[in-house]
Order: sequence, then structure tokens, then C-alpha cells
Amino acid sequence: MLRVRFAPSPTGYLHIGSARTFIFNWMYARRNGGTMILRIDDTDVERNSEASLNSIFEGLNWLGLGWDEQYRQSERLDLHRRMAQAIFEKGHAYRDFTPAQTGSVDAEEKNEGGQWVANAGMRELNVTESDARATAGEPFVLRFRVPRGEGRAVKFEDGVYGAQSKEADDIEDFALLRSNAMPTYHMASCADDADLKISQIIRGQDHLSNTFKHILIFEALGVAVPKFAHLPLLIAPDGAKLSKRKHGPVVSVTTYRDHGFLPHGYVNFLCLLGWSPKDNREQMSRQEIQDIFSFEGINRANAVVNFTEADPIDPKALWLNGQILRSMPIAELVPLVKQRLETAGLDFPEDMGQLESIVDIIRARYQTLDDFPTRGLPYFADEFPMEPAAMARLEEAGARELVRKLGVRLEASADFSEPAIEAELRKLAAEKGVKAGVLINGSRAALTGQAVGPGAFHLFTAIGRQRSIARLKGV
RNA sequence: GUCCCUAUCGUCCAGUGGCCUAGGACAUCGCCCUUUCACGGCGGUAACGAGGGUUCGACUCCCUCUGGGGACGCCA
Repeated sequence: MLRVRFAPSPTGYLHIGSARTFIFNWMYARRNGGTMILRIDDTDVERNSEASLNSIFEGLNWLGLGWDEQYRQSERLDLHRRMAQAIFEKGHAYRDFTPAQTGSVDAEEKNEGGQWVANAGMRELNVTESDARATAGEPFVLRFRVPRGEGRAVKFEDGVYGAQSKEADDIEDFALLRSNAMPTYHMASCADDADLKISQIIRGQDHLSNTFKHILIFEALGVAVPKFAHLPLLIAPDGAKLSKRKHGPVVSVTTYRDHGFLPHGYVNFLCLLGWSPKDNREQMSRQEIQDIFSFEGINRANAVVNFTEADPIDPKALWLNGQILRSMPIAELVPLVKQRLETAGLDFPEDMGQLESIVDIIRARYQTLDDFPTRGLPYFADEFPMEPAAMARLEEAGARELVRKLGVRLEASADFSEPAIEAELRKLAAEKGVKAGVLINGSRAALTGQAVGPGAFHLFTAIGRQRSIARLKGV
């Protein structure tokens, strides 16, 4: 039975890279009829926060993909400790009584003298002394006894990166339990992976070198070693790993949501970052992606998420979202737009058909949900700004006067259908000896305050009889 | 510093020794469509990091270098 997991730590909001890891896990599980597990890795009591836990769920729920089982590591500490104890009893771990380092070790200091593998003397401590000091209450950290000096290599086959190998001598004696008896990430993660029968671990490439340690743990535990697949990292335009401190809120999933992205627009975009269907397809439904998702399509090099300080959204993501926005069933789009309008405190037609036709007319030139309450303001409110370019349209060739006149005529006419309006407009233009364009552009300016937009005749019906006439006469 | 990963247009991908005069998409520039704009259509600019091999033939395979990323915590 195929089982995969996504294991975020609640130490910040849902990161764009984490979201992609979640999506790839999800696609892989769904593609292969497996089980998707959400596991909250909250063993770092110091850094965990309820707020970030909420924001992770918020982000995940917005993606709308869901999961099958859910766990919290903090509720499974006994299991972690039991497994650590088992490793210790088998002789694969030892107590290290070296006092914890105080303060944060800065990078330069840490790198002095090359790689650290173990604290002197502790690995060799005999059982009697170790037991005595532990019984006396001296604090210790439990470390894995990495097989050393045996010329042993740890190997595995990565689903994305292929054959991987590392000399055990190059792996340090990593910690399993802290001196406060809390499991470390390595211990908790492996214990849970074993207990939850995770069969395939899909995670970021930043864990590639941890994998050798994890294999050591699985082996010491005497359980089946899961398969691994590591994903290339998402990096910033400056080449650095995406971080909140350096790159700000762009790394958060909520940034895209708040900019009016469709959940699937975001999912689609993220899937294209580091994965390819190999046939040049870009816009794909969830089902399409799910049907062909495989590790073969995953690239090995890191991918840059394109953004600038001024514009936090990747242009390709924006384009993709626009494509989806204008091609999705209108009935699915309207509720999302409605919600957006409500949030903005705007009015919209009660009549579903009317609302649908407005949305359908304007969505061709919009890219996000956010465009409806902003650029689409004139369609949902009577107060809207008159853009300078629109104003210019009204100033030329007596347009303003003609537009008013058109308003009067339309008011007098019972027929407010598009053909009738067009006929009326052209007739008026002919009478006054001006080009129809003057009236068409003038009307658009009067109706929306914008110099650009949908075809003018669609506009009248979208805005509605009452409003249109009032706006024409009021210029 | 040690170890691991990686390298095609500005960006995201395609390319698994001859189909490559290197393809698609975004962005960008131009034209068409549109009495506006967007959508759409057509076209342009734009890349195999460097040096060695292997081979009849390298973007593709090997080595070195260089660049980029990651790991090296009682963080995850």
C-alpha cells in the first residue's frame, strides 16, 4: 500500500516551497491510489506557534486538495522515545554528557577545523560509567553511533536524483534525544515514518544529505526503509534560498491567495516549477496533472520563482491564472467573484444571469479575482474614478454633448437591446456628422470612466438600463 | 573547510549521440485583429558556463575547472 506524507513544522506560515512539496506528494498519492498523510512536525517547542499552525491549515485548505489522515508529532512522543530507547539498547546509540553549547554558534566558528563528527570521549564511554552518570541525574543527549572506520557506505536510489551514496565516515554522530528528553527531528520523523508505514518520502532536496542519517535510523530500528524522492528547491531571483527574512511575504502561499489567485491557478503554476509533462502543455486541469504525474518529469536543478520587490507575483503565474480565469466554467467562477465583491463591500445584481453576463464580458481581460472589485469597479458601483484617458475621450469633437444626447434618446426608447442601442447610436452619429467611434469611445468613457474595456454595446446591457442612462446624461 | 546535489534563452521547461540551423511557454519588441483595450493570430530578439577527452559525429557520455544550491545544531 502506497503511503506518502507531508510534514510541515508550525514555525512560520506555509512556504511556497512547502506548498509545492505538498502538491507533489498529493499528485503522486492520487496518481498511484495511495494515501496522503498530513503530519505536523511540532517537536521544536521553542519555535512552534499556534498562529503558524493556523496559517498552515489556512494555506492548505485554500489549495483545496485535502488529505486522508492527520497526525501531530507532539502527541506521539512516547513512540519516539520508545524507538530511541530501542536503538540505544541495541548499541546503535550512546549517551553524550557534553554540556549543550550556549548561544547560537556562528557559521565561521562552526566551520573552523573542518567537519565535526562526534564529541571527544563520549562515544567510547563504557556502559558502567555511562549508566552511573545517567542514574546520578547528569543530563545527556542520546547520539546515534554511526558505523565508523569500517569503510561502510550508505546507499539508496533516489526517485529523482538516482543512485546516491555517502561514506559513513562522513556522517556525524547526530542526536536522537535532547537532554530534555525531547526527540530531535531525525528521531521523531523516522519513528513516525516507520510507525505510519510511510512507503515513499517526497521532500525538498535540502533533506538529501539527511537521508543517509535516516536510513541509518531505519536500519537500526530494523524496519523497512522507505523509498525516497527529493525535489529541487525553489529559489529567489538572487539565487538564494527563499526566506521570509530576506525576501518578505512573497514566500507565503497567502500572498498569492490575497492577490486574487484561483487555487488551481497556483497549483498549476507550482507544478510547472521543477516538473514537466514533457509535451509542452502548460495549462492543465488537476485531473490531467494527476493522471500523468511521475518522478521522471521532475527536473534536478533548482527553479527560480520570479518576483521583484515591486511585484511579488511571478508573471507566468499571473498569465496562467488569467488563462484559467477565462476558460473555467462561468458558474464556477461567479461564486468566487461574488465573495470577492462582498469582501470589498460592493453591490452586485441579485439576478444570477445578469451577474454571469457581466463577469463573462469582463473576465477576458482580467487575470486575478482581485481585478473584479478594482478594475471592474464601474460594473458594481456608481462611484468610480474618471481616468484621464477617458476624460480626454469626452473632450474631443463635442463627444460630451453627444453622449448626453444619446442618453436622452435611449431613455425615450423602450428597446434596450444591444442591436437597438447600436442603431440608435449610429443614427445619432450620422445625424450630427461625426464618426460612430466618437460616440462609442465617449460612451465607454461615460459608462465606466475608463478609456479601454469591453465592446461598447455589451457595456450598455452589462451596466443596465437605469445606470447607463444616468451615466450618459450625467457626463 | 568537509560532504552531497546541480549547470540549455532574462525566467520556467523540452532535448537521453546524428532528427538541433536547439523546440515550447512567460516576459520583451513589431505587425494583424479590435473605431478602445484585452483575448487571439503572425513574426523578431534571446541560451547549450569554460577547458580537456571518448566518438565518424557531442547540448547529450567521461574528467577537470568555474558558477549556483544544500547539509554539516540538544532547528526542522
